[in-house]
Amino acid sequence: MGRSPCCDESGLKKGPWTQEEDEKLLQYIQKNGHGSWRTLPRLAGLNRCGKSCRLRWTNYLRPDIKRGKFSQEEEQTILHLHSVLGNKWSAIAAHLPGRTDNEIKNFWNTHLKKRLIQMGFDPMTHRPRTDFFAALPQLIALAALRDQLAAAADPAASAHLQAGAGAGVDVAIQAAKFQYLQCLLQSAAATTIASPAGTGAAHDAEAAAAALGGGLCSPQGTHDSADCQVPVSGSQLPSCTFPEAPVGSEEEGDQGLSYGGGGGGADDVVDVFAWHGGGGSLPPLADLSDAANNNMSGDGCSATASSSFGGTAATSSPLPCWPEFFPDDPFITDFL
DNA sequence: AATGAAGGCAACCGCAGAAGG
DNA sequence: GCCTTCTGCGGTTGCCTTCAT
Repeated sequence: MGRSPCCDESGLKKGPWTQEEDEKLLQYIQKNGHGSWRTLPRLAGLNRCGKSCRLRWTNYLRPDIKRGKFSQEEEQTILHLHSVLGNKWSAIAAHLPGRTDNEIKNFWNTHLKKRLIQMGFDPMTHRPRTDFFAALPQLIALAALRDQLAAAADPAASAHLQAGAGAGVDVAIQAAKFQYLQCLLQSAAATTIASPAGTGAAHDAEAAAAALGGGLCSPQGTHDSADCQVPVSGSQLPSCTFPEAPVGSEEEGDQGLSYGGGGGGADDVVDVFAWHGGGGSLPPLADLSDAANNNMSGDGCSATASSSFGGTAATSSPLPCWPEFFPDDPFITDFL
């Protein structure tokens, strides 16, 4: 226990490593192995603490390190694993050969986390954020769009709406509007994450248009797709460029991480996709994307989660509307 | 061209568990 | 069982580069 004293020693160099230091460290480790990190700097002729040497080696000098941009597969793996493991960067790194925990952590903090936030997802829980202010910009934009389209389609109804048909009707309309916005947000988010190249705005609009064409989701949030029939053709829903989720079979076998009931080994770590029906786990992001990819023939609400992770439960579990994600959330129930 | 802001990344800091005496 | 040391990990910082004005 306790802090390592090595970094308390004075006179040791800190900061960026020079090429000369790198070469010394590299040559020493290649020749002798790192052995004790504490004694390594002295033996290697480096004026650094062992900790600094270890970090430099593991994060930069190690020969098996893969450098360069993260592939989409790696991105998806990180998203999946983060939804399962949280900020366990070393555990995540173990599933990404050639990537260091530091690299993954940086990538998460600078890219993925921001993207999730922008899409209205909580980066820690991977769930859609339910706090009103987080979703406010999207809600405003989508509500405005919906009103405009409704007015264009039926000016009389729009006028009636604007005149106000009584507080009760208004509340009901607002509730219905919010309900359908929830569906829109989810389908928009699913579409957006499926194409990280930045066409999210266009997808939002298309998803909105598609949903508007099909009507509202069931206020009860049922699984009955008839409640949410939104015809989404291939042209309406841009094709998703996601590769199949990469964490599947080979890593399951090799590293003992199982994603669902299908694997069934004794060392199953997490039944991630048992989130619906008592499992309590979270619906991982790529599930939403998969829903967008494979099951958007209906809408963003009644789509069936079909994970490519081999979880049989996942393939049979319906993906509910948000109200079913959060049956006890007062913000949701207030609108039901 | 100059300057400030934002993004990206390498490295450091401090905590905690494991191991050994 | 306790203490010390070592190692690993996650969070944070600060520098460098790129972009926008």
